[in-house]
Amino acid sequence: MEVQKVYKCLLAKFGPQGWWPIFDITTKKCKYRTIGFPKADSHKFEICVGAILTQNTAWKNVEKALTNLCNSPLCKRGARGDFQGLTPKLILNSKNLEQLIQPAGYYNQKAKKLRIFSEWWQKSNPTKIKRPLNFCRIGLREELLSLWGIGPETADSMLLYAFNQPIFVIDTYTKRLCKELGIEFREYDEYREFFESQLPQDPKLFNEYHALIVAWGKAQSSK
DNA sequence: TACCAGGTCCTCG
DNA sequence: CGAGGACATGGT
Repeated sequence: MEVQKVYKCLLAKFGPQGWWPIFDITTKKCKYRTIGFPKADSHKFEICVGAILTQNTAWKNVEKALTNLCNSPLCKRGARGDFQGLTPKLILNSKNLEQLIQPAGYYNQKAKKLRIFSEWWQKSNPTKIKRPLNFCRIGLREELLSLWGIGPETADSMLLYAFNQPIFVIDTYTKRLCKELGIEFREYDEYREFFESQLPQDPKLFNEYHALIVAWGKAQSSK
């Protein structure tokens, strides 16, 4: 089946997914159906944190970790102690980071990954520094991949969901779906390039498509 | 009780 | 390179 047709089938079956889920301070929950590309820097950073926390981990557990982080006193600032969202500073200043993210599993490794990523964010200011137009696609990906703890799926999730780049994210569900369709490759990038070559280079489309594949994967595994 | 979850890194041959 | 293991919690 054509890649576009698969998308239409999934969309018809599961409906729009509205990724990436963002923590909402009023309900204290991670809410889906974010409208479009995230504008706030703290949302972009939070998406990246979530991408690291969800490595080989159910999103439900990641939500608990994010809730702990967002409810941390360090997340509040100003005279009224307003919620400011996640920042690299919060990660780097938390004395009990391991404890806060404990529900997401692998908490020692992930705390280290978050610290390294936060240091990088502070130093390179990915949301602020003006870069050549093409830099985001290629240079930023390479830069992310060079960080310890960030592999291809995590980097691509960040590029697509936080930085709005037309990069197709491949995960275990995607490979499983491909197998069902009789398509198999060796390398991660072969899967990615396969999808990217079959679709218009539209971040919104890639966003929904990957989210739909995850919806499909979850539905499969609960059968 | 086992197995899996929106992976990545390290080691060893 | 490429297979195999470590990392860790919570849900079914």
